[in-house]
Amino acid sequence: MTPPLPAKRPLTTVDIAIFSIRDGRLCVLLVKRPSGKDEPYPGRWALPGGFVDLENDKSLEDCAVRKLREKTGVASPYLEQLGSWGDAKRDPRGWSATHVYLALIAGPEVKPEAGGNAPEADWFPVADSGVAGRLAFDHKDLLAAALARIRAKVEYTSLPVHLVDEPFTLTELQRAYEIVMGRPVNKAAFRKRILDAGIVESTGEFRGGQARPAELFRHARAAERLAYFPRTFSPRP
Amino acid sequence: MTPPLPAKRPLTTVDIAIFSIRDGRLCVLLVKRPSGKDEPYPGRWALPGGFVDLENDKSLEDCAVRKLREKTGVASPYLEQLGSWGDAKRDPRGWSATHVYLALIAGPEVKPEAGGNAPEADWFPVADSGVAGRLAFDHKDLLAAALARIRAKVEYTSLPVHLVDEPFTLTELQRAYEIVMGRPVNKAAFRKRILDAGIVESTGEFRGGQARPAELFRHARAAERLAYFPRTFSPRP
DNA sequence: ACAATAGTGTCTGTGAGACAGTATCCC
DNA sequence: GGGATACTGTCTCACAGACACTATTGT
Repeated sequence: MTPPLPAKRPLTTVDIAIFSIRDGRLCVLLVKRPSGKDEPYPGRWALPGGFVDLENDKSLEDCAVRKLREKTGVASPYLEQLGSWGDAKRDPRGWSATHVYLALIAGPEVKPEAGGNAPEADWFPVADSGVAGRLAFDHKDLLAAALARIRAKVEYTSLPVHLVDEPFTLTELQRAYEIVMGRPVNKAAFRKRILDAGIVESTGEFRGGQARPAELFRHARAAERLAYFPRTFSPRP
Repeated sequence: MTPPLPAKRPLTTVDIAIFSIRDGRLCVLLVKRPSGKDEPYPGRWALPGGFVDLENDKSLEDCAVRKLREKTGVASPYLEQLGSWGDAKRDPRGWSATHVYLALIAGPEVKPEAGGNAPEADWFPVADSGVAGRLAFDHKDLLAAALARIRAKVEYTSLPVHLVDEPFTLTELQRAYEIVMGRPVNKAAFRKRILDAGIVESTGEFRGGQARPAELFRHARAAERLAYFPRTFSPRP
């Protein structure tokens, strides 16, 4: 006897919370929902994402990478899965489940493309647990979860190295930490922490401003994976 | 114009990695795959789980709670989402996505039920990154991820409080930590860490053996959420 | 008294914070 | 020299580990 496969299956999507630092603020990339009739949440801002395409997506992560590249042109960013959300009500079109990824990219190379039939896209600064406007679906919750994740991890990992462009100075990296953490950190302690972890390596070059030039660093091999520090910054809230 | 919903949708399941301590070892609950014709991996052991039932499951978490209660009778265990896995190949029946949950339960109340038409179920001790036999689907990977998660969290959270029955002594709680960590911890440091965190509270009772009676504790309110300690146990491997 | 387990006091080590001090650029 | 930013030395503090010590039971 052949066991029956479920005829009714959830709508299945992948959404991505893509973060970057713009003008000294942590920002998330949002796209505008299409305004066609019967479209849910027409014109609302939402996390980029869409249905999994069983013909072309080999896996959920493939799907996330593809959508990320479409939106930002970035090929290999920091990407981790955040989790999944699924229930009967979150999409008015029916029972739906979304697999949510979190991506970090370094600044300038990305200009959201609104050309062609691509949806309008823009960077929004995040404050507290989200952005100013209302988002489509339950994306407010997804965004809050993504923010909680990176704000937790910044305390004990090297995660912000993926938010700075190479080469970078330690002061720039420290700024990235501070922007994500929302509070200043001690310079001497910060430098020891980062250098001891071996996640950055000197390029040997220096960048001069109108003061003493700062040593330039790049990601070390070890930066591919997050480094876990033996202690968090303190105090933890 | 109405945008088309995808006609092809992934098979969608929920799987749960349920851990408990049996005979001083960390164990995971596995169920035997049915042996019907056309069943994938007939007779293999697998994590308990199954298709999401769009009619009866209001959400993924509801589905996980239901399956957990069916297998163990435990109503409100520690439950957290581990993540989701989805690709074209992991289930021979087609493109499938599974939402994986991790549960911890305290010992004795649970006897896996093999009666009726419920599948055979049993506890398997885990070593290193999994169990001895081969598992169905990609459940070896899911189990390894679940183990990695709890082994990471035991280093800096109060997670093992969910593996001990109330009331418990601090020595019993320490044993639970040691079983999950796979190494001994210092008694004095352990007690300070736990007591300072406020995750346990004294019952005022004592349990006598053939030596000095030990103070009995229960979970404090704060134990509902995990407590995060300011430092990990050291050394981290 | 002795075995056994519960619980504590004290010292050391490590890494973060505070903060002032030195170093090196441009003007 | 002075302003600006980069970098470091030194002290303190908090908390984990080591380990020996005391405490309280049953036999």
